Amino acid sequence: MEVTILIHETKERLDIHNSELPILCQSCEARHKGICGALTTDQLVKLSRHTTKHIVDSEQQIAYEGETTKRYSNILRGVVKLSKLTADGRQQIIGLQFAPDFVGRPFSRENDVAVEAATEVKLCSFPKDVLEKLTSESPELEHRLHEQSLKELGEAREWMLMLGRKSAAERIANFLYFIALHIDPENQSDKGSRHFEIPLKRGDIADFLGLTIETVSRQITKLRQSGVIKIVNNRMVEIPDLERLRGLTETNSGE
Amino acid sequence: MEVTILIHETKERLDIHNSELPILCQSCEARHKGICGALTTDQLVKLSRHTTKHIVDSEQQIAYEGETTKRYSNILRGVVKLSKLTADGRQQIIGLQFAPDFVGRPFSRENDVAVEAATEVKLCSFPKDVLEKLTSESPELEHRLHEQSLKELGEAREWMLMLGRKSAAERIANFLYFIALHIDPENQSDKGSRHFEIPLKRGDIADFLGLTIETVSRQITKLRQSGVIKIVNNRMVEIPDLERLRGLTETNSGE
DNA sequence: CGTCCTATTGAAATTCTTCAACACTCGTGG
DNA sequence: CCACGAGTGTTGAAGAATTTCAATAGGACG
Repeated sequence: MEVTILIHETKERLDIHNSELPILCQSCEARHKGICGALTTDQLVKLSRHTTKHIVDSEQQIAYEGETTKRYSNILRGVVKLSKLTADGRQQIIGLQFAPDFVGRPFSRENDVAVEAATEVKLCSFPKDVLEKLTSESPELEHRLHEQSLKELGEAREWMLMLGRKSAAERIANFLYFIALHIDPENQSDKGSRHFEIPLKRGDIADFLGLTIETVSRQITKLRQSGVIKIVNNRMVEIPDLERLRGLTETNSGE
Repeated sequence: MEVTILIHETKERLDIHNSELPILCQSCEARHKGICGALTTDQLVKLSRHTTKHIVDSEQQIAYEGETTKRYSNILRGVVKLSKLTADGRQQIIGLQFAPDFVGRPFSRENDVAVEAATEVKLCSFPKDVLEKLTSESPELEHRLHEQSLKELGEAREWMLMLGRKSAAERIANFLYFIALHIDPENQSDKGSRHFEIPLKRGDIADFLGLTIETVSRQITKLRQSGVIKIVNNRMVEIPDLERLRGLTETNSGE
């Protein structure tokens, strides 16, 4: 099975005057909240020499499970899904990542998960050995990577609780609540109402929640009918009362 | 709900001659395979001043979810289970740890999971701030902690695949296979046959696999009837053919 | 011997999946 | 402009897997 990866390389490589902040980093979110914030200007200059920015179309595979790790990336825009497969092809999405997350397993010889663009994604990527060299020079960089790993670990465990112990209805509420918190935090009105585009299609939601497409669809319909969410056009959702949604995330003892 | 923690403190604190390897570290597995291997003798001496060894009885709680983090530990012996709860009391075990694993989430203000002894456990524990001070001095220590976090992340994701996409039968096979690999690696005969004690009771297995006690029991019975495992006394299991068990871990396309 | 705890087994109930049909949207081409 | 088809999502009914409820069994211990 051959898959062609379409990468639109944007030619943003530039002449860099040493000891000045690289232009391509100046307005970058990863420079502040991402791992690049751990780097000095000099280190950033060094890194940016090996950096390329890509735009990856939605649904394009970025890395394969089991493949030798060659590059790491920062997400500049869009949503990335991480997934694993069973031998007979069942899929489980085991994580979602948003800007300015770091993508990849540091120090790992091969990818333990598949990486795919859930939406159109803009990446800033660099070779494995460049990152590892920088890491060995900068404890602060390793610390940031470690914090990112710990964040992913915390989320993975949250989802284990969801997958192991929550009903289909709770999972859907949990998922929508999670997305609401991670996407477009600017799109919120005062009272906690939010509207946003779900970055996954129904099949992906199913693969994330350990359900089938049909169950996902039915549960979303129920949420719509009960007024917890409003559906604009399959992807676009409005959540009038985020707290109400959160309440459906798990059945409280008194309900 | 008050829970009394019974800790048998073994009085192994000792006079330490500076710059010699602390006696209590000399035969310690964590010194080699665990995080302490990252430390110099001097650092080890410093750490061991704040170190206490405990023996924790099976089923005793070691830390609570949401509690302020005060101490970290290395496991010297036994099996520890990590778990999370929903608001209405459903439990999910989200990880198992074995000697010489490090227990706790570094840099975290409060515990994101509950920690409980699955078997009788021997711990070597030390205050949070001591570890963090050492970490800031030793990039190699942070690296080891990072590797431990990455290992846990990899396992968590493996289990997400299991919880989200595998049948009850596959989960049980998966669980037994996992335990077989992690417990008593010396108890194996030549051809891959192993026997060992399952460190969890049926209820814990259920909470780990996202099933009920009854389903766990039924699936174990099926494995026994089909000759994949032999049950000695509920806890004690023999696996004549480990590869056969692994084959049941997921249904291959051609079965 | 009785009690507590854990595990097993059976039968009914429930949740979710599977299979199947249909609906909606969007682009292409007649 | 409309028909067609592909891709995506919804809905219904039947089926399967797992849970729930209930009863029983076995072992450890006083």
